[in-house]
Amino acid sequence: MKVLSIKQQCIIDFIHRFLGDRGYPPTVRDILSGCGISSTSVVAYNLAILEKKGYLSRHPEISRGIELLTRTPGSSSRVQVPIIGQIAAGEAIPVPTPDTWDVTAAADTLEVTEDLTRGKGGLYALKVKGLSMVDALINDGDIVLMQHVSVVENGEMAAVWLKSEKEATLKKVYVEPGRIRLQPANSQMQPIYVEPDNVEIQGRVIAVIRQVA
Amino acid sequence: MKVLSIKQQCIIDFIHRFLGDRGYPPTVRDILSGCGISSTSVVAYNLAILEKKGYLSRHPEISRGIELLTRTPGSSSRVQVPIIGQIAAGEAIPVPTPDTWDVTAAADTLEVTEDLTRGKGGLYALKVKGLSMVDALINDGDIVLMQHVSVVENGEMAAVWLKSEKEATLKKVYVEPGRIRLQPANSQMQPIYVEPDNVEIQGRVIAVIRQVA
DNA sequence: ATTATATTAGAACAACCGTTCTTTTATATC
DNA sequence: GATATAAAAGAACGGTTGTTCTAATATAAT
Repeated sequence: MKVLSIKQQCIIDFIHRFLGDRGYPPTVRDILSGCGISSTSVVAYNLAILEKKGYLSRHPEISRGIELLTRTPGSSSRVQVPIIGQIAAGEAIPVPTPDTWDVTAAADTLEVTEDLTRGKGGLYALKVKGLSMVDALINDGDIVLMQHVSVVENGEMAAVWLKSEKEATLKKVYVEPGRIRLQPANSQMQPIYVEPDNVEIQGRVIAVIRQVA
Repeated sequence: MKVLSIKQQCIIDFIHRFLGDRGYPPTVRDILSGCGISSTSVVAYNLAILEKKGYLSRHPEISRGIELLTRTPGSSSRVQVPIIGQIAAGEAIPVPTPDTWDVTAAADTLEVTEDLTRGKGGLYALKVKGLSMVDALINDGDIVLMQHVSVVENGEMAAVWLKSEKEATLKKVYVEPGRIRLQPANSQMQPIYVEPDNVEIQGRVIAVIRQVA
C-alpha cells in the first residue's frame, strides 16, 4: 500500500500532461479514456486514494476540481541576481554599490530559484575569468553566486582579497591563532597561511553554477 | 475598442487569481459572481471579446475550458527536474525510466529556471557522490543537470560509462579515428584514450550546480 | 476452502455549466 | 430626436460531469 499502483501512476502522469497541454484539469471521464479505465467509479476510487496520499487535492462537486500538489509546497519564487562583473586573479572584486545593485541597471542578470538562495539577501553574481580558481574547482566561465558579507564563519567558502598580493581568490576561511588559514576546496591541495591584516572578506559563496552545453 | 473595459480587466484578473488559488479555471458562473456580473450571457459576451483580442483561449462546450494565454511569470519559465539518483565511480548511472521520470513521483526535485535549461527536454539531475570527478572540476555533493541523449557532438561534456572498467565518469568526448578521446575539463590534465566499443554515452551535461552555503 | 479486503463494473441521478435566444438598456454618431 | 451599434438581462435547453449505489471480481491471508 506504500507505492502507487500502475494505474495511479498513470493517472498522475495523465493529469500532468493534460494540464500542461490544455491549461485546465481533466474530468473524471477524461482520465477514464486517457488511462484506459473502464468505469468512472474506478477513477473516483483511485482519485480518492491519490488524495489521501497527498498527490493531489480534490474539490467536491466541482467539475475538473482536481489540483495537483507539487512535492515542494510553498513553491519557491524566483530571484533576479545581478551579475555585476568578473572575478579574476590580480583584479579587485567589484563590490556591489547601490548603482550596480539595481537589477534593471545591471548589464546581465541571473535568474535563480529560491531553493538555491534559501531566502538570503544581498546577493550578486560574478563571472569567473581565467583558471586562477581551479584549485577551488571553479572553471573559466563559471558563475559564482555571492552574498555580500564582511564576516564569515569558520570553514565557509569566501571571496578574499589579499592586499599585499593584490589577488582575489575563493577559499575556505579558517581563523586560527595569529593567522588565517585559506583552504582550497580541493582537499588534495595544501592550505595557505596569511596574516589577518592582509585579508579582506568580500563576500561568501552561496553557489557555483557552470553552464556546459 | 482598443483597450479593455473595466469589466474585461476584472475578468482577466479574476481568472488569474482563481487559477492561482484553486488550481483550475473558473466556470462562467464563477466569473459572474466573482466580478459582480448579473448574467451568464454577459460573461460569455465578454469572454468572446477577450478571446478575439488574444488574452485567453476558450475550448467550446468544455466546462472550465478557459486557458489564459498571457504567460504568467514564474510559471512558464520554471522547470521541475527530478533528481533521480547519484553518480559515483564504480556504479552505473541510473538511467531515467518512465517511472522515475514523473516529477511528482521523484524522491527529490530541483527547480531551475529556463535560462539554464534553454528549453531543452529530457532533463534529469544527478547528485555526485565522492571525489572521482575532481578532474572535471566537479566536487562531492555537486548536482549535475543532465539531458538524456545517446549521441553527443565532438567536444561536448558527457556522462560516459566505461564498460570494462565499470566506471562512470564525466568527460569531454572527442571521436577520433579508431578511438575515442576523453578529455578532462581541467585542461592541465592529460586525456584518456579508449576503444569505441568500451564506451556508452549516458547523457550530456547541461550544467553543474554547487551549493556551498 | 473460507474469509476479509481491495479493486472493478455498470448504471443512474442530480446538479453543473456552456450555449443561445429574445428582449432591454446604454452609448455613440449624425 | 433618430438610428445604429454595443452591452446587458433573463431564461431556458441540453449535454456534461461528479457522485453514489449495488453487484461482481480479484487478491491475499489464514
